[in-house]
Amino acid sequence: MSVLRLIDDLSHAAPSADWLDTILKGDCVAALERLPEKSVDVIFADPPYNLQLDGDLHRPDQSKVDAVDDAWDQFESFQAYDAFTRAWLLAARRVLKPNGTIWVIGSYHNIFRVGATMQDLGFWILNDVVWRKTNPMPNFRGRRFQNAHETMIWASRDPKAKGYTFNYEAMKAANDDVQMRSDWLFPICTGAERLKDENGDKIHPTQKPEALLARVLLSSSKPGDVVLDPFFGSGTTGAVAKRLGRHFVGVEREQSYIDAALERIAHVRPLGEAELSVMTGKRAEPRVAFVSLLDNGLIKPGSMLFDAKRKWSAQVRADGTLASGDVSGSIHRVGAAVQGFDACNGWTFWHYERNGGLTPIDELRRIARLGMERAGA
Amino acid sequence: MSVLRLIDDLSHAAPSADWLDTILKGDCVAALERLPEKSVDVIFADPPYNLQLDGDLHRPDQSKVDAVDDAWDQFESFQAYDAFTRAWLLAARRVLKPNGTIWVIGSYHNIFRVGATMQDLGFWILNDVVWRKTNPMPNFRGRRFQNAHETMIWASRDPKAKGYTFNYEAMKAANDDVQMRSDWLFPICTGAERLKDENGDKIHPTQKPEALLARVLLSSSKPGDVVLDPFFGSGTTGAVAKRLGRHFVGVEREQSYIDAALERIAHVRPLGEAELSVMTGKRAEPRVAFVSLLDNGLIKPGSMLFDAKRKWSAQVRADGTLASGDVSGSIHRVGAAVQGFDACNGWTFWHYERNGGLTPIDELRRIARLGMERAGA
DNA sequence: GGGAGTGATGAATCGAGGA
DNA sequence: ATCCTCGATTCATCACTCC
Repeated sequence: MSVLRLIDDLSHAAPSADWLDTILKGDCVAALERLPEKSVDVIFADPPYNLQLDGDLHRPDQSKVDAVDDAWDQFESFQAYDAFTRAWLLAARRVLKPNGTIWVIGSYHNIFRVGATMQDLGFWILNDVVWRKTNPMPNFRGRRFQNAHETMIWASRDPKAKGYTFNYEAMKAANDDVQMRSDWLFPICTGAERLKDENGDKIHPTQKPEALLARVLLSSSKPGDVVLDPFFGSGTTGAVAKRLGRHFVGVEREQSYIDAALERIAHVRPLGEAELSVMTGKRAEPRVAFVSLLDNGLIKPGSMLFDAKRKWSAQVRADGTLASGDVSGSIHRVGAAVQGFDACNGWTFWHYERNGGLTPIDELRRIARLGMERAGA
Repeated sequence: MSVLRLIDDLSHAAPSADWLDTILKGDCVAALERLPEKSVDVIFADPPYNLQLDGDLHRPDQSKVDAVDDAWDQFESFQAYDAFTRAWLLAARRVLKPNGTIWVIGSYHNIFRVGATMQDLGFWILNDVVWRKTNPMPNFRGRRFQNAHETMIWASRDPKAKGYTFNYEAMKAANDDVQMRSDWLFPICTGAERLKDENGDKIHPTQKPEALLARVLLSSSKPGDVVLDPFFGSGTTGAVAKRLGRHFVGVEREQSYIDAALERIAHVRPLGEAELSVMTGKRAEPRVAFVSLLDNGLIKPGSMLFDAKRKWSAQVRADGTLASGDVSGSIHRVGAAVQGFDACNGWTFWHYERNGGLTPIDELRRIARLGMERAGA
């Protein structure tokens, strides 16, 4: 069974293209230009930040940059790094869907330049997320604080893009029912998870832990989404994407990394749908019009509604609107008006009398929804 | 007062100058140009963040969030902000001693631009330090992660400057004899520490906690050093510097902030040497998210949990939620739902199979917490 | 006086969908 | 694109009232 088939089964929209679930070999920018525009949902990028310029970096005119020694060369290298960053971010932005988001991870060596460039290119930062390492490398010389974290920038394609995926309820439920914060605690990648060659040497110098990628993808993508990693390396993004029922696309220059990643991903077993289903919360529930409660006989025209403390009341009219004093309109409008607010959730604000007590009309909505499900609506 | 005399005095103990322990009123750059060059040991800067807010934000209870909308935080564009940043950083660099260091604090709105500009101007980043807030403001609309930290950049004046102050042993001693990490945990400034006017309104919208400044100054300065804050605001830097036996210089434009800071600092009593040597910080009890057990490999997605009598069971999903029948959610919600209760402590209710018997998952939390404490959570 | 309960608030770049 | 309506959404801490 091919990886492609397998993941197609899990996907909702069932995208299909020959570049899905593959690794494109070559230069990052050139490879990205082979992909169709607006075709990926999430990008995770772990760009190189070696300012030692080991051949990764070129000036815009493609001339090579000399090694870093003095302040002038340092300045030169920043310029070269910025040009490199700008080029791959532009290429990545082209293939990102309008409601897609991008994650970029880095350390203090490069993340400030990357973040500024992202803002310059029009990305809209949603969060910076700190990966706190449980087991960071010590600072051996004792001249600085132990560098115990890395920084990820999470951004949407445009400032106005509001439709990006964020699985708020799932993150909250996974975090003991309080909002997931912007500081995450994970161990660095060691032990059996760390890819080694036959000599026991690590295959990739900066292999990221799968748990980190899992939270990234669980928070900001849906099953069946397409996840692009333009610096694929040892393929952590691909392995986690496959396990979580997402499609992946990788770009990588080094054949040795590609070989290791392909073998690694081939051994990944995707999780089943039961394990993958995510918490959705009220936002994903079908909408219920208040008037349908009257249609269903759950509430009668003319009956009175109250707020929880019986400070205000309103009468239900036959057309599904409320009237309170000289105010009338939807349950939300009237609820807002009597309190003097701009907005109000009428479903939770208004209550009806039952057994001498008050019950929120949201309870009636819940009953109506059960009826809708039974009817296969 | 000659510059020569001044630098002589400042180069070792007992500096004296009429601008020491004062606040210079006026524009940041113009005021800094009135100071002699190479005259301060440490700079702590809390520049405007350039928040780009659009419309009001309301809490779920419809109250309005008191946003930072002051004129001093408004900039026309990123370019304008960059020019502002470049100008004050250059002026600050001139007055910094060759072996001096600079701290700049910011959020994702501005810190990437600030960091890139610092590198462009020749500052050499030593660490980025994350201030993790114990009590950050929530994300009210549930559209992002809770923004729970701010970032500080700590940099030397030049790449080659090796003689900067870093009190490695003091930091290590204050951190249970392990190296101080780059992620620090402090509450935001509230309660009695927060400066209020006669109406009870906060005097400054972004007053920083003294504990944060104390760690900054204890780590990177010596008693008698000169600490410059070019955005003095409510004077936290000055208050902490005086308390810790350092000299301060502040620059501030707004007279109301200057008045409040002067009165505040006048009430500060400097600590004696004995007190200075025994200062340590306390930590909060770390919270463990259930999903972190999956992250740490303590429990696997798809595994089954049971109550103590095996009456109910639930399956662990990859996002850290449970599923039992048609119920899903956090360990607490599902525990409550299967029993028909409103609430349930999932940590003690759910058990996992080990050695043929059942063990509460609270045991796994205990193990995870050990790892977190080691990480300084 | 203490404990319970209520209310206020902090550097915020904080909708979605149909007509 | 624009307008309009629906209606979803908060954590830790501190101050204050009430009994």
